[in-house]
Amino acid sequence: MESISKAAFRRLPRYHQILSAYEAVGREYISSRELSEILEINETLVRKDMADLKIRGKQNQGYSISALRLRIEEFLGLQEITEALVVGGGHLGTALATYPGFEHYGLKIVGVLDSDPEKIGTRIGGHQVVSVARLASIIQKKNIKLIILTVPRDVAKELTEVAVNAGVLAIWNFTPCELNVPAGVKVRNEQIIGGFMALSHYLKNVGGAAEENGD
Amino acid sequence: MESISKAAFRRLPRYHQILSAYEAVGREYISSRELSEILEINETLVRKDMADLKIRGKQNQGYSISALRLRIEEFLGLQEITEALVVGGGHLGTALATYPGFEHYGLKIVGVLDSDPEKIGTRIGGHQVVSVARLASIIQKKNIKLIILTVPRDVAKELTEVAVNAGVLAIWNFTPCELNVPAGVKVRNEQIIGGFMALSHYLKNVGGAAEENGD
DNA sequence: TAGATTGTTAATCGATTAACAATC
DNA sequence: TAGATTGTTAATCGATTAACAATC
Repeated sequence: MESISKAAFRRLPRYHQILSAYEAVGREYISSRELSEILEINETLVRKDMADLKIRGKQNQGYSISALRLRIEEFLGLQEITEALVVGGGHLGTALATYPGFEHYGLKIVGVLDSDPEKIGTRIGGHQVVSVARLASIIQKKNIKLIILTVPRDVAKELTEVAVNAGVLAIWNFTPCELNVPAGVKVRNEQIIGGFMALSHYLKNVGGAAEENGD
Repeated sequence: MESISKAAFRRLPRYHQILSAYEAVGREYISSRELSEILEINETLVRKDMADLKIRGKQNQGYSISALRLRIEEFLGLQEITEALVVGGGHLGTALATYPGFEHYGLKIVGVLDSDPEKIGTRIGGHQVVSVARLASIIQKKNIKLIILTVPRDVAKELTEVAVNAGVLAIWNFTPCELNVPAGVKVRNEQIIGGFMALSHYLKNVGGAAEENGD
């Protein structure tokens, strides 16, 4: 199986975003140096990442932007459609269910669920909101592998269990809970508050010593 | 200045979340082993993190949950209020502006800005939406150090510049842009799509080889 | 006491960087 | 050609883990 280091893996979204932006303005090549400056990482590291991805550059020119972008998309499986349910139709769930950019990454929202009777039946981003009671049956019927979890913390664990039992293999977790899942199921935690904590620490220490932790 | 490793720093939000949950149900002590199992990291690593935080445990009992939580909050400056503006009143901005949990971390949203004339003057989470044209003056008047950026990508860079010139020192960036800021200003990128990319890669490779990348 | 658990040191592992040869 | 740039190896740095003594 093709594989790169964890650390390199985390850089791929950032590479991808930069490449897309450059491609949009018509640039064809980018050097490791330029990428390294934008990302504020070492130039050699960029070249090593490219080597890990089995991408080869051109002397004097750098790397083909479109080839590199496509390679990252291939590596991450972004060219195949991934269907997902948004579980939780609050503001965050609505933001995720209606975000137009996801389609560029092969992410297709195919349903929105909520427990609030007032919300059920209303529309969010082209989807009629459905009761969470139907979570398992929808997962099974549509053979869903991914759910996007934006529910209140007190129901996060039980809904996770329902979803996993119904066959979900990946959970994009926007709740502040550490979910328990069996081996074979992958959870990605977006503990959004973590981002604030890093900034809070920075702000508290500004004026103090010189430079700070990267991210 | 007190300092811990980057990697340890990234674990703090997760520790904090677990501690809060345990505290809420009345538990007083937690062992390094228990923490390590929840986080799926090595037990020694937990003890090393505690040592870095200058927290001492009790033999046979573990670490005081409340003391540890407080120490993390102190370390991160979460006990002092941080005032922030939400710039961009779309679904995501609204989600962030109305999220009730932030107050536990000292994060206080003091205003919401948008460019849409239809939105200006309406209310989002107790705040009357204000024109982004007033960004600089509000930052200066209220002495704001942090902005939460949830605007469309094409205005992200210019608004960043305005905010930085007006005195902002930290940017919580929810746009998919790599922002350029002078030294002394800290950007935290929440490239949400990155989370999906990790899951997409996992789903594409399930059934293939055994275990996968951690997060 | 025996068992559980912390705290610390040394060893290992993984990621980054420096150095430099290759090449267009 | 000279300059720019890639690609790779070896050295360094930082993070994690294993081993184990200390102690309640």
